[in-house]
Amino acid sequence: MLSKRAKYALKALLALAERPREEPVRIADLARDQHIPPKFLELILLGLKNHGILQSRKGKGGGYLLARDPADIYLGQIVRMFDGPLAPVPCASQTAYVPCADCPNEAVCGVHLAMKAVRDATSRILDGTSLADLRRQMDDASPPLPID
Amino acid sequence: MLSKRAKYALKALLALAERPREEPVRIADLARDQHIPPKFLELILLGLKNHGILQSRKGKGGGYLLARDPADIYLGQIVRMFDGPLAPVPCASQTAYVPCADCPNEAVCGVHLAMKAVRDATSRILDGTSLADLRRQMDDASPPLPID
DNA sequence: TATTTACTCGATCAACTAGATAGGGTAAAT
DNA sequence: ATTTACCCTATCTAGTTGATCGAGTAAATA
Repeated sequence: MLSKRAKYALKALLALAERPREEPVRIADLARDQHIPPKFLELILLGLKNHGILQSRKGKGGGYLLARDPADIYLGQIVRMFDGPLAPVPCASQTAYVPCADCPNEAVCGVHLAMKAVRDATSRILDGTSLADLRRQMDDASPPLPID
Repeated sequence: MLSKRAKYALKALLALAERPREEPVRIADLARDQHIPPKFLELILLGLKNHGILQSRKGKGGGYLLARDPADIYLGQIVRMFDGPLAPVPCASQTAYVPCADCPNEAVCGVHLAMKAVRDATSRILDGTSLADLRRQMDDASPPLPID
């Protein structure tokens, strides 16, 4: 299950990726446009900033802006930030591996085999898709009206 | 995250799939062999029975046994039984679709696009792998010692 | 039929987490 | 100087997960 936190983070980042890089966007505006509880979004954006995904400007005309090129921000990083490892079980995680206390032989464990496959497939998608990639997909899905 | 419930269920089913079909296995034995809290396993097996995956025999010599051929029991069904839909967000679920209240256009929603891809990949694995398939993988991973 | 065996089922519980809100503090523009 | 808007800590509640207890009931065997 994707947490609300991660979902809101992705929505906010995608909204930022759509606009010109240098214009800060206020929390309040982002919250209104994306239907996110403002105070909750505040927390989330702060987290993204502390992880180097966002920058912020204080005072009048301030707000948040992307710290990196959207093509260098991958969905996997965002999801992991808020929801932890992609793997359904710790023993199948690449980034946060923890063995099962009870499992005598991982290589022969059915749960491990199946969940490793799920993890790999998930990673292939989320670690292989950048904000820019996803924006492109979104734009392809709603092509601009032809000028006739 | 795979719940303990689902994990225990899979382990128990795989253990049952390894043995001859007609011999019931006692909860206590299954619990001991698979390192599962007995009373908790009780609950889980009962659930599997009520969903037609298992049969049970009462009294002496009783226990649980598979109600169907292991080749006809898919991991997806088990995981969904205990953990709900595979999709990370309800709007990306095939079996339990619920639209997002706030989302004006799903086709253009980045979160939807990405999570649908994750769901499809997960389903391809879990709905495409039966207990029998997985047992085969496990056996391949621990080949019997050569007879010299 | 008596008795043992082992499943059935309801109630309960502690621990944890997610989602969310409140309220004041602080940096930086104008 | 003052306004704007980010920064941070504390708090709350509602729900879920993992787990256990104990009594009840069906069925096989002696």
